[in-house]
Amino acid sequence: MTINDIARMAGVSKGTVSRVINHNPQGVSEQTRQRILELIEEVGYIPNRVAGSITLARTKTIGLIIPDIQNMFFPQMVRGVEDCAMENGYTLFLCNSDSNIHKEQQYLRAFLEKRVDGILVNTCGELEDRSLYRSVCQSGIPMVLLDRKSRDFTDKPGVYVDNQEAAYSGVTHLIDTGCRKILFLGGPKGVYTTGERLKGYRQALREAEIPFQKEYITYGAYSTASGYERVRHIIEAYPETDAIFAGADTIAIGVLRALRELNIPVPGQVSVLGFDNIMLSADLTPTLTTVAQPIYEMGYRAARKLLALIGGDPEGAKSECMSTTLVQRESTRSR
Amino acid sequence: MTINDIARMAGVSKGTVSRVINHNPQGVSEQTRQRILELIEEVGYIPNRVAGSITLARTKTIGLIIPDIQNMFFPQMVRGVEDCAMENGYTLFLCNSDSNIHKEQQYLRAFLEKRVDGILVNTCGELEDRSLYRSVCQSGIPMVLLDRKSRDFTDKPGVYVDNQEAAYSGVTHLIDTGCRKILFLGGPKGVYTTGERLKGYRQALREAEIPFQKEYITYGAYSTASGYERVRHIIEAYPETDAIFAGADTIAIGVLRALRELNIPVPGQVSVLGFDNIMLSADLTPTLTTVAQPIYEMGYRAARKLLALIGGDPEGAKSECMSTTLVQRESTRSR
DNA sequence: CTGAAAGCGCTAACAT
DNA sequence: ATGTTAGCGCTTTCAG
Repeated sequence: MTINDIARMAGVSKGTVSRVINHNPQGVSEQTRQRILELIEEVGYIPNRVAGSITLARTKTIGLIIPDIQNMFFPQMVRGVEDCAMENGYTLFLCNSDSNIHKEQQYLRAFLEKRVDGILVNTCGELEDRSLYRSVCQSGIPMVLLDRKSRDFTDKPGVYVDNQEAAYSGVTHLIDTGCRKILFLGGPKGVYTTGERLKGYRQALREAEIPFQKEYITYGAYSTASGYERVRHIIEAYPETDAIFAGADTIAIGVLRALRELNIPVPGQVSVLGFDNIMLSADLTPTLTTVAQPIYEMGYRAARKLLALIGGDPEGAKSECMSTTLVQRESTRSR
Repeated sequence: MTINDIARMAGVSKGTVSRVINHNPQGVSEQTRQRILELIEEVGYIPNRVAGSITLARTKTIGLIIPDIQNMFFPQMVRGVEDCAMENGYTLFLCNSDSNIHKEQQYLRAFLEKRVDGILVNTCGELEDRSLYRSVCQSGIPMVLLDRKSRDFTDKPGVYVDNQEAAYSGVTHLIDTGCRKILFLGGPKGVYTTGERLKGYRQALREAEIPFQKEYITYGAYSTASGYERVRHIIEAYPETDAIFAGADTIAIGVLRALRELNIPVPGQVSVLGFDNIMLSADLTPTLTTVAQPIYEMGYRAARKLLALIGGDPEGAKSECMSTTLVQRESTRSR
């Protein structure tokens, strides 16, 4: 069933049918419009948008690449993206890169081939294949970075938070409540956010004149298991620890569990500070003090920026920095 | 940059170029193939798959509709779907319906118009618009149901677990460990899984000759907040409660939090049983006893079934029932 | 092994 | 207000 069939059945030309299925306001009388609409309804014709896309040169589709939807940080962000996309008639391709550069490139390539109208990426780091990088740029497909800056796409706008400042405020809270021996359980080494958060940690120590000890720093996946495993080793090595700054709430969940199993009271003996404020952080035992990012909003804003870019609005080309807040709960002492 | 440009630059016909970009094994000499490949690489040509899709009548795209990716049950399932899709060269459209029939229909329609090769849906219930239902069927696009049966698409295959049997085994465990006054905090009324789990609950009570009390049953969203709020009211009304069967782990998280705030020891005074075994359930305090569903695997298998259907394999038309297991942890007493 | 040509279903001028 | 027609970029016979 094609537009030709409808045209023939309705006794009009396909141009007319095209006008009505595209809700083209003028160019067709109300009467014929109704007649065609009824016919379409009756025979169950569904326009083929992929055929239309080739002439229109737009697919009403956007692509999103994230490391892993199973990481509790991402669902909210993805939802923000999807809501904005759908409100504007776009459908969303979702891809999980596992922070693997090869997968990321493979998906990027698929997006280019499928002619998405825009690309959103929470990048894993740097691209290896320069030709793909060039292709993305020369394709002219708008792209906005989400949450993490890219060493390759330095010219692309993005939506971020000030990770250093955010970490600084969190660690300062730890210090203000009497902590001195603060472990940093970071995310993966080399990842943008990890580095920025470490800078904030160091800045807070420096200002409080607490010596920086590199043994207190570890790197690992942004996962519960990674937090859990690291705590067990590290606490044994540094029993003087009085606080742990987890580079993400997912890591903090593992930290809390490990501490509970070790019978170490939180925050009695060690305070625990998270980062992100995922929905779950208020349901943990103890509830988690954390540096809140506007996760859903970041996704939504990034999508909105992308749509602006697609629509040719120069506003879309600017990066945006959203603000964070410290959410104090039970896992750290109060002043 | 189109296939014509490449053909011209290479001094061959576009048919030849088409053969090489489609990795068509035969029909072109190794020599020209190499030459064209190099040229493509050099100029950065990216084939336009949407143009190809119109003649091929396939888009290498599948659509997935779920209620809400922010519900912690779904990320794992989506990941299972995505992994299978990507392994087979398919890209995934993700849509969140909020269990809203109108959104579900809107997305279904978008899938039809965009000519996805297959549809996967965790449906919210029944379709209202029969014409859309007819369209889905007459479009011939394969569809498989995931986790929840549909009252409309009764003829479509699906991947499920035996929810009744699963709930039965969980509640029986509660009874075996001495519980008698068991609350059921179900999911939304009318949703397929909720109904089946309630049947299992009743069956377990019946076999143990424990009278069924309808006051012990409540319905609500599959969310932490819903669990949290319901417990506070209901425990006050029925202080004799010695166990709570939450219709989902997400609900159980709220239950655990509420109980903790009320200083009710778990499982000392009340046992808590969840359903799903989301990743987090092992990290809760106390760790959650729950009926485990193979969440990732269900997504993966559903996608595989869909691809079988797309490939014309009649095996794909059969529904599949996966097995559940009871995972005993700290939130219930041991025998 | 390669070229030529006829579509695929639709949109967008341009006529009428 | 409607019809006509020339593509869009690619695949696929069918020849050569």
